Amino acid sequence: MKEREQDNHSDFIRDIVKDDLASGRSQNIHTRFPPEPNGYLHIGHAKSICLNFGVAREFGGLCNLRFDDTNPVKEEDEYVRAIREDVKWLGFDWEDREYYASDNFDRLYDYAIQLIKEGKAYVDDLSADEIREHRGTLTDQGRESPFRDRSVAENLDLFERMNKGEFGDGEKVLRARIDMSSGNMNMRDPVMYRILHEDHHRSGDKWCIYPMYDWAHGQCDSIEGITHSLCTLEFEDHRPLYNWFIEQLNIHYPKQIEFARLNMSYTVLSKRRLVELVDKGHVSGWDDPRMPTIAGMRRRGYPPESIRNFCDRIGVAKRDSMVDIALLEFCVREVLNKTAPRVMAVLNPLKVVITNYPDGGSEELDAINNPEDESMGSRKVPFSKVLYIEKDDFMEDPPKKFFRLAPGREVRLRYAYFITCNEVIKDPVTGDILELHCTYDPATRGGDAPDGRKVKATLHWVSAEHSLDAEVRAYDHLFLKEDLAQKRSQRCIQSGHRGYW
RNA sequence: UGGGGAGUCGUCUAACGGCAGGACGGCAGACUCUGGAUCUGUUUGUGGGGGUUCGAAUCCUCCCUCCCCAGCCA
Repeated sequence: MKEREQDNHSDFIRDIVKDDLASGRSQNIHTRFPPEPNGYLHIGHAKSICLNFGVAREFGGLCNLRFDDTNPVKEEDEYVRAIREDVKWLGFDWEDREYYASDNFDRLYDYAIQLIKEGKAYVDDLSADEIREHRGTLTDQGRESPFRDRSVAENLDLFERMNKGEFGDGEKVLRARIDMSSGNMNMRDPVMYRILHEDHHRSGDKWCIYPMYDWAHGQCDSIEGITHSLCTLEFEDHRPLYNWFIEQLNIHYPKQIEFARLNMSYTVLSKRRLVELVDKGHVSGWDDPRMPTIAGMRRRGYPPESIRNFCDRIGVAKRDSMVDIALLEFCVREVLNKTAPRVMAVLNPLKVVITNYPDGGSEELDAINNPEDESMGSRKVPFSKVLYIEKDDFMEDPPKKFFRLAPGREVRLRYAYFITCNEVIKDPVTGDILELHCTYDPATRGGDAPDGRKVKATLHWVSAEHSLDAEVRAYDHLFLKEDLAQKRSQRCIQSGHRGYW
């Protein structure tokens, strides 16, 4: 691995892991990356992937890929496939450890029965609205449901019948019996199971009750033998609930550690809002090159190594942050500068006629494929009497700091010759510059003058007759606004590109 | 005004009672077969008040600010 990717990270999570190993609290390290298959992975997920797989690798442990597929109405197999591909492309390998929360539906059902039998869970007939109303507010404690003290036998019977499909969606739920007066909302008798007569992408029509994420997640971690459950900050106050379940069930305890999710300037990283961009047709799809998705960045040509480097550089901490997208772009350029073969292309052409070059003549010149990597060799580029240069590389009346081509000035055509501009041909009506007439110095072939004279600038160019048409897609940031982290939905999409929006 | 978290250059992140450092961005200069490259330099920071200490970003205390939580979403 490259120097940047050496295992020399340090952050508060790795410190904890190190301590746990040193103290004997953990004998081994086992992490997991647990996406819900309801959308494509984005750069924020890349941070989590690099963290989870990175920590496992650095401490000689393992990292699982687990799909948290507890909500059949949102999840699709297409997303499972996309997520697999993206994690693999990023350079990580979960080997045979691909798991699904749905693998554990039977086990979770048994766990639920266990809690019911111990009087720690009950079936509630309250409607969703009533439950919300009973839950109380941030400052006022909740009220207990009138169904909270049903007998174990009745709860067992009702829960079984929920599972058999005797009730409609929303008619009943199974709730944990914890504490309606807790200051922590998550402890106010959270819902464990809801009724959903819906086919699941894996279990099909086997179930019509589905576990809530909060009921499934911790137990899945436990079942997989996860030692350190790394997740984002918003789950901090779910931790007491997860721990409560684990303690009641008396099963393996995974230590949850929360870190700050990634925010980046000029883009959005919430799945909800990315879905919106896709669904409303603001972008061509999840892999639109302007999307901050892994698939989008792959299509845009970002090397996976650059994304890993980026994740290393931003670090891992608990404070909310907004990373400058310029850092990502720097990481991309850094890798591409070393690895990308170069060719010359003119985006906005200005015709140049070399008046002292033979009519119909042409020749081939040597061009280096990558100035930063000699081993990439060289190629031949055709040169002839009529060329195109970039419009921006010429100014009829140049300001002081402009060193490129201007009337009477000599510059280098890269890998070719020194040329001097003698005449500017304009449209007599509009005054637009149509073409430049230049002369070349045959002695400067290859780009160096034998008399040692220097030029201030070097220009890229193509031979008109040999040049190829190309479709060039120049992308800018998706959003005009720098900070989109606030909850308020923004409508600041970059406009004016090909009429897409 | 309940509960849970967090405050260090513009941004991200180190420093774990002992010289506040690095990266990105910005700016300036140099250099170059491109001025979107490279190199060099540079600016700027411990939220505030008290306290402990020879010494505090770090420990104590009070305050301020910001983030998360009232889905049968994850």
